[in-house]
Amino acid sequence: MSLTHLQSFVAVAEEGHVGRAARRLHLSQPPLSRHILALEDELGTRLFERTSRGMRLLPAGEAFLCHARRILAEVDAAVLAVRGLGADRTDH
Amino acid sequence: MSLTHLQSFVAVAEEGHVGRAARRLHLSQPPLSRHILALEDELGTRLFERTSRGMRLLPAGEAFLCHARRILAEVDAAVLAVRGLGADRTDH
DNA sequence: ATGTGTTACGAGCCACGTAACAATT
DNA sequence: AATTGTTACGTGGCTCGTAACACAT
Repeated sequence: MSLTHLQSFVAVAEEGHVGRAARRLHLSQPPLSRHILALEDELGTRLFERTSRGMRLLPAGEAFLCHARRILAEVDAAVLAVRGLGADRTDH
Repeated sequence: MSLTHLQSFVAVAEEGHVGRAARRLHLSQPPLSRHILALEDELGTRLFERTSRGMRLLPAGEAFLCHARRILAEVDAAVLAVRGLGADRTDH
């Protein structure tokens, strides 16, 4: 699992559509589709139902979505927390 | 930034030593050292003080460590949350 | 000289994009 | 036929490990 996979998952979950999510991520469809497949494979669970119109979240996907968002938000928070402590003071 | 980099950072922070952390991660020193350097480069901040005995966390590193641990814990939680919802029930 | 982290460099893997495919409407 | 997601396949880049390095003790 990678942060990229999580970002891909959230984008597809929100768009309900691999094509649109790919445009939003500045990526082509195949890699994005592979991200989702890899994630599902790694988790051992399908996250989306494939319809002829796009992708709809399954219950496992909805559960995972909350966690994925929290993780990505925490990453942003981590970056922000460190910016501003740039000086290499040893702080004793 | 990648989850691998975060795992590497936590290991080095806990061991205070790239060599020991590398053994713990079943990795050789150079890639691990590069993970830390890449992280510092991406964050624009030094996270460790290099001593002749090893690596000691700087204030920015200590701040980042909390976040890194939380992120990794959340990843584990996300995986556990999905395991057990394996059946593709549509749940309405 | 021993032990630390880092840089050079070559090889293998990974992930992208284009193109072709499968399937539904 | 048009629109969806997926698979094939080749190329570029990334990342590993070995070896060589720089520095301190």
